[in-house]
Amino acid sequence: MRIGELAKRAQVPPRMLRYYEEQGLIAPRRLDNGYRDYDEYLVDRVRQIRGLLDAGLPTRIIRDLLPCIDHTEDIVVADPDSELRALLERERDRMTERIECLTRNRDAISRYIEALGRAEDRASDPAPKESPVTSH
DNA sequence: CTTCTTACA
DNA sequence: TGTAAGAA
Repeated sequence: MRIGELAKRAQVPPRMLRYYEEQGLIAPRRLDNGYRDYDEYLVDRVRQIRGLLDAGLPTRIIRDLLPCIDHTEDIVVADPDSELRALLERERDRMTERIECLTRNRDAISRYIEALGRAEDRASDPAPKESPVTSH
């Protein structure tokens, strides 16, 4: 797909997709006309990159993190940085908190939707004071 | 009309 | 990151 479609699907401006490429976060192929050609799986990858960026992580760290996104278990770390480790641990914990919050909110919404459903059922059928077949 | 590159705020 | 200009 071309940049426009990916931008719409991944909720990221084309400008940023080109930037990610410049930062070595994604490597789209080129069409004959020079247009960037993105693979389907990049839709999710871009969303994840966005999430990492929104979390405040710099592109260079994200670049090192990408292999983990693809579940590559054997990652080679050049320079074990304890500061980086602390940063990532804090980030991970913040994410966990947000996920828990989102989970609670989602469940609350689910319960409300169910309540809406019941209210709708009650309103749709014309208040059966006494159902014809049941009365005797 | 869509995308590309380059440049600037 | 957003926007602009000129080319394809």
